[in-house]
Amino acid sequence: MNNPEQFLRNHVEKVVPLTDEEASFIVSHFKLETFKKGQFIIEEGNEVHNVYFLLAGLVKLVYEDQDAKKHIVSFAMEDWWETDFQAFYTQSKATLLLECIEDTIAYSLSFENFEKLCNDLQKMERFFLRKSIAGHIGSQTRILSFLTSNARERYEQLLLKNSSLLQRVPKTSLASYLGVSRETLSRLFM
Amino acid sequence: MNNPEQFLRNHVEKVVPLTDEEASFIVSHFKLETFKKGQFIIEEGNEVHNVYFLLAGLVKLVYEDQDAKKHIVSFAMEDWWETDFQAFYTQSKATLLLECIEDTIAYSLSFENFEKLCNDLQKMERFFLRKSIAGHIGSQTRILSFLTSNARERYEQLLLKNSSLLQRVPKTSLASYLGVSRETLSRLFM
DNA sequence: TGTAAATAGTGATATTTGTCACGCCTTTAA
DNA sequence: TTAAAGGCGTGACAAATATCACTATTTACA
Repeated sequence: MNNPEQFLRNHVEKVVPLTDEEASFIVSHFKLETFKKGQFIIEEGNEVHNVYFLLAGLVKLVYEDQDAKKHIVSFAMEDWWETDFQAFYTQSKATLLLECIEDTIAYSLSFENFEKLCNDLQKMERFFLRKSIAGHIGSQTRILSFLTSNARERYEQLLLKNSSLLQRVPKTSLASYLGVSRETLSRLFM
Repeated sequence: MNNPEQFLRNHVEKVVPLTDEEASFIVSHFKLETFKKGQFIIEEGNEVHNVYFLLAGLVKLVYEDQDAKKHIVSFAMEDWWETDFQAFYTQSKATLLLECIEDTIAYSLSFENFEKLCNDLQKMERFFLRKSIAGHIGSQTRILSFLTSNARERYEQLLLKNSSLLQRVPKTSLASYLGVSRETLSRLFM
């Protein structure tokens, strides 16, 4: 990712072809931001102004329950979109945390600019529709993994789907994503 | 639901306002269909041509695993959209079943007409984007219920969210949706 | 109307998973 | 460079949930 603008353009063009003018127009709505490992991009209770398109790095979307126990809703890395979508789309307070597992570079897109983009360029509305559908299908797959599989099987499926997570994420976090205690996960593969 | 066209129009207008012309234009892309209790709207291995907007009745979206065990991905009723989205959007073979729990009346929208609608009327692309986002958020909530809650809590959350299911759906199916055996569910509340 | 299928409850037991406690590394940061 | 925090494995035990077997009731429908 040595050229963020080109990277974003390529990403969008996997769904809809763009002219040079459209590509610049799109990029002009984004803002480049960098975050340190451990930094919170979104904090619970704050307004969620942006959705983030990750250029490099790795983040986790986390829900903290009443017992202060943390559960990982999803990981996101290069080429992915992430935010607290509930809070972003309804422009309300975050119920989730977005925390960097690695130093991260991202394009941020404000809600205002998101709406402008959709209004001014139907291609972008189409693009976001496709992305949203893909996200929905992905979530349904994850739900099915809870319905059909035990902890060990869910772990194996995760490895097949995204084996790089194993190297980049502590086991404790993988366990939290899989819905299993870190002790159980530890025992499953030793 | 004595007037399907009006019902659909009202549904769309919760997101985007429509002129009379637009409303008729939209309705002209749909086809009214009725299904009997027990009937399969989508069968595994078949092409998925349509997405369905339910006017009345109740259906379940089901995944059948290698052991022929059935898992309920979701229920859908009046005012909901349902299909095997993975198969529909990629125009490939169904991996899920869509089966009627009650006699059901639905508008079907073919993939071709879905694309036409999105192309010819940006409002509809916007409408589907909003629906898709809502679906994505809903799925994420369900994922969180698996991460944070045990069987009893998931059951209670389902009742809060959609208490009518308790009357309309056998406990066996509720168990299958919640990811718990029917025996365990039976014991949780007796 | 009568019969098969579906639905539902429950006892006994096995399996899976969670919790608590501890020790030992590795990484982080003052 | 040293203390603190984080990460990871593991033993002992507890809790949650699944499985199997059986029965009873209700529902569908030929």
